[in-house]
Amino acid sequence: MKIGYPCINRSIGCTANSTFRLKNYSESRLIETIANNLTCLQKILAFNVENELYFFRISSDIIPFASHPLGTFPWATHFASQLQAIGNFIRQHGIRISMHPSQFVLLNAQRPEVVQNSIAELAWHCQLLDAMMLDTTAKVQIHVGGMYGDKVSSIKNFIACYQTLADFIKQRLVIENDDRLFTVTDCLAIYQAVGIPIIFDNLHHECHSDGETLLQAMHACAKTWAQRDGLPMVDYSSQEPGARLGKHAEALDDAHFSAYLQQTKTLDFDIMLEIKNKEPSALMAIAIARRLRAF
DNA sequence: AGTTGTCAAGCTAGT
DNA sequence: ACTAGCTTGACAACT
Repeated sequence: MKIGYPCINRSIGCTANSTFRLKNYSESRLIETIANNLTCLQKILAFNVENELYFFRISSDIIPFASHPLGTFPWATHFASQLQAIGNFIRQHGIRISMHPSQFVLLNAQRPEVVQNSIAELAWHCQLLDAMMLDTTAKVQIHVGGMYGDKVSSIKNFIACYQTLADFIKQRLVIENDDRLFTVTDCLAIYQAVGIPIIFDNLHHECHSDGETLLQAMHACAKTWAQRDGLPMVDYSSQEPGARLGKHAEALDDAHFSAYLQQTKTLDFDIMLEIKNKEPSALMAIAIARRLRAF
């Protein structure tokens, strides 16, 4: 079991997700920004290893405008050696990596250009992980997409689009149950058709499910991960008390997380903590996991 | 130095 | 008709 946090580190004063406004675009600005992001990513990963945080989500802002028509700069070759060095560090320390492209990635969109832009977005995420020479346990996670008033055909459209994807994308792509539209059951239907692994998100499941228990849903998702995909990944969060349903907690809820680990102790998986305050919660989670599990 | 409107991209549900 | 929210606030123009 590896535990980690997404995208942003608040401890070391270095962000791997700097970007800038499109109207200020220049190639030199792009190179400068990517160089800074990669340097900070290295520092964050080093911090994580020191703190036994072996799971990290790399921000989609690490390469600004990567799928924009303007973004023709060959960053993968320009930064090849640095990307390889980061990849070496990741492999050497057994760090698990994920990425989560934004809400604009909709493989089942009705407008063809939205689908094309989505595929281009997935492609660069996978190229980044490829440039780091990471194996297929490094994943790119998305939601199923929009519903467009008809769940059955929106799922069909997802499947049809998935089948057209190049292998270098397919081998990294995973889907996550969301909190309003597509449940674990819906994701499982897609898995049955095309074999795509499912990332289980417990808070989304609490908001929107078809009545399965946490453990039932998690077992079902865990089975969708093949050997080549590595240990199942999950997103974990809890409800922020008093806030809108589905709002991620500001800090880790010890009792909720302990109960979660207890309920799921028949399974092994890597946990991405979607908790707002980042590292403090991640460190707390490690202490709790050490108390409750062989870790 | 501090504040605040805005940022490439889509969709849904709630107001 | 408008907007918050989404994996994550940060940028940049203003006072």
